[in-house]
Amino acid sequence: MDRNIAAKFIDYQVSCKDCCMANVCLPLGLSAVELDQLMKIIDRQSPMSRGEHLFQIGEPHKSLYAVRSGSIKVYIPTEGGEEQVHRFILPGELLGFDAIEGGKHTCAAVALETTSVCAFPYHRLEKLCHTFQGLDHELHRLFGKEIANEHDLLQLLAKKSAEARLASFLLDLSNRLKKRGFSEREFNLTMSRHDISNHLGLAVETVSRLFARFQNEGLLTVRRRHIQLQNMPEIKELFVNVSPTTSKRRIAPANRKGNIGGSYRLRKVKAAQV
Amino acid sequence: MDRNIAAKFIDYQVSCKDCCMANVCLPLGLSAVELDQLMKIIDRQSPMSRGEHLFQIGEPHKSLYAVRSGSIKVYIPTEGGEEQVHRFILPGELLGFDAIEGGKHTCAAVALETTSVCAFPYHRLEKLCHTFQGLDHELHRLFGKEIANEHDLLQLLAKKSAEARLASFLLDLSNRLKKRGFSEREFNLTMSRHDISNHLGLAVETVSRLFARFQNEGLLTVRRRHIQLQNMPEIKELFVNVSPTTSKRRIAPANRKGNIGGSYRLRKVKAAQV
DNA sequence: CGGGACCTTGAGGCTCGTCAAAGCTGGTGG
DNA sequence: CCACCAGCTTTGACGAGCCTCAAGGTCCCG
Repeated sequence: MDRNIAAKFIDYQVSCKDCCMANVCLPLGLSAVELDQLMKIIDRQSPMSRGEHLFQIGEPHKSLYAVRSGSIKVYIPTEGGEEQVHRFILPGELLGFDAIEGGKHTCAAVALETTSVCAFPYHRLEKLCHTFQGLDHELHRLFGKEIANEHDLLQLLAKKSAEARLASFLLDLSNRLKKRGFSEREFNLTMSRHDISNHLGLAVETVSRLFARFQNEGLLTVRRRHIQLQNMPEIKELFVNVSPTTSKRRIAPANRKGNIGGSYRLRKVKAAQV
Repeated sequence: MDRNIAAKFIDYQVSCKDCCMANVCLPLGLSAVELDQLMKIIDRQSPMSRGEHLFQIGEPHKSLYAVRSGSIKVYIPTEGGEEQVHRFILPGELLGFDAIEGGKHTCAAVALETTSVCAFPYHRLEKLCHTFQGLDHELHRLFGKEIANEHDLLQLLAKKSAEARLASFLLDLSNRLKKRGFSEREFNLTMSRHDISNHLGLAVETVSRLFARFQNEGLLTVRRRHIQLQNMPEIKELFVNVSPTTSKRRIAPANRKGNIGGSYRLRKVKAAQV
């Protein structure tokens, strides 16, 4: 696997066109000429190892980054040495938007495993924007997506039960991996339970127990960090149905089809409510 | 009061300089000339009445808005007809940043009371930015503040107990009102308990109970929507100390001074934990 | 093989949401 | 002016959901 990454890395030195992420990383609808230009400003950095920081909070903002391989945790350190895990960045995704406006990073980013990124120096990107309308527009679109992301997380934390949070987390990962050409049903988590629980505003133990429960219910198989989603429709229902606060209307009665494995304490109670 | 607002409104037709919010609304450090230019592009809209929308989600983005008087609720409607209350805008504050990137509003904004706003048509603002470097910079700063705001809210929802959330909410309001020249200790809430609880990710009843408890403890006086903060240092401690998830370290033992009114169930338990 | 980081599991109980009912307040109409 | 109603707010009882504490597994690495 490591060797594989190394091999790819050499490719990237040559051209974005050969990058397996090319079609998802910056799906700009740019012309060949424009892509060439963009390629030229890219600063390919040497791979980071686990625990290494891409940037720290407060650092001046120099680049947007695209993850080629590996994964990154974006978080905000808080007063007491704690942290708030903000999001996880997968291959083919971008980060660094957090500082565009203020000129300084408002988050920190750390590699969760051996990770390589492309850097787009921001001042050069800006110049390119003046030349290519398309690029400008695309960046704005991406920025908007960042904000939408934050809003979803807010929604999740304000309104959703623990099980809905975890379900949502898994589905989101699955979706994003699928878009990048990985399997949507089977993947490895690169982040610890601690990171997950922090991200979702839960206790580690709760996350652990939920994984166990989901597995008992036949929704997925989990062994340490290896996940296989077995019943995605059912997982989706978990996400949609449950909103403890602002309850009221709990979606139509609609017979939950299948309810495999069933017969788990909390689950039974919940079924009764529907 | 209404008459008062009407009187002010006429003033605004004339000049920003006479606006009591002038020094807080856009503290740009602009020259007199620049301010004049800015003034010229302002579109003063007729006052909105309670429940009227400034913009709806999905609408094209036309302006940034500054609230002159009254207050506004910014929220995101969700599938089931629910909503997620995002923030409240007070006099002298701006809104409309949510759509700059995407061109469409990602939130809705509704007046909580009779409210008047100034609109800065965005296309004209952009032109001005090209002329005045300062304005450009200032907008970026404001944008950065918006994001920081979101992050704080995330932190609050992910990590803080109900009492810390309400304390934080009140302190934040108090701070902002102070900046705008209002009393920091005594004010009226223009939003319903429902809005507050939604914003904080709590049940209405919990908010109600917390108000009652805070009052019993001598932290504040509350009667319907009228608030007087009596013991701000103590309220600040509530905000800082308590973080249920990711608990650990619960700040030093330090004898909580005074604990007026004391002897309330939850409070006693908490004291025992310290 | 020992130590440490990470993960799981169990027991117990606090917080906060849910449900139900009653109190207030402002508006409307008689 | 009062009666009445609708919407907001408060209060109480109850227990579900999740956190805390504690201990034991599992994996990795030197």
